[in-house]
Amino acid sequence: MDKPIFKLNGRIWIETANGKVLGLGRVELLERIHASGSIRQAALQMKMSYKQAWDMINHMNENFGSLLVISQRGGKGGGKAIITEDGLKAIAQFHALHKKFREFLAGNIPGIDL
Amino acid sequence: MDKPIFKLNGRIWIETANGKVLGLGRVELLERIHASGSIRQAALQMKMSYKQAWDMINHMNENFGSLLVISQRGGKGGGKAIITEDGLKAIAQFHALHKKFREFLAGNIPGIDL
DNA sequence: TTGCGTTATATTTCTTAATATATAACGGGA
DNA sequence: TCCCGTTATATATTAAGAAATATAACGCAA
Repeated sequence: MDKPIFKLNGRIWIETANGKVLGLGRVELLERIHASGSIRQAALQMKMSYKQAWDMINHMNENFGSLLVISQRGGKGGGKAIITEDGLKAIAQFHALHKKFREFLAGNIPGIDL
Repeated sequence: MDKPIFKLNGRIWIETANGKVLGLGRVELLERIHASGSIRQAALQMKMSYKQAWDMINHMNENFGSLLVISQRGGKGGGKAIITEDGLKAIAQFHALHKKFREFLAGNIPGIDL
């Protein structure tokens, strides 16, 4: 029962009527796809299953109002995935929001004075 | 693929090295215990199991640095639970934090201009 | 001393979510 | 034409979490 160190933490995300479309995990996934050109490689890097990654991407593409990821199968290397211009913009805007949020968290350290 | 309405949403909580100790759900639980004098009644109202409620309370009491809930079994009515002064302070301080957070969310509407 | 309603705790069952496995489709390149 | 690695999708298995159930402890009141 000694005095613990308190920390304010949290999560933010962007949602539509159909639920979450963009959060920290999804943004990281998009970035890794952008870097590798592959959904599979991005999923492996993040230790998530291909299905989980694909479901996220599919949900984003269906609910964002425009495609963030375009993928194709077959061809050189077996297939590939690219992030669209809209996808890159979405990544940048979420980063800006998240930076503000981190500042909010850091600027509101809970002062539990008991 | 028509243009959806975007909304920024999120959650915040207070944590220690041992994990979350106070969030919106836990605060509501404390308030309902305070109003009813009963863990069981509070749990019923929130449609959670008694065990779930008790585990939360126990974790809070063990990790907050002081007791937030004091309970006793037996006696008139079968038993009872009360919120300590420290508990009431914690509730008030979380509410203040959460109000700021709601303002943050409302003031940062995502402008996804694609 | 018995019953009552609650707190406290353990155990079991059920449901959901995550994970793994399998397979088809694809198109370039050998 | 067949192989390769990937995308895309379905199905099955496993793990985790939630929910239900059971039981003991408790102190007051009848």
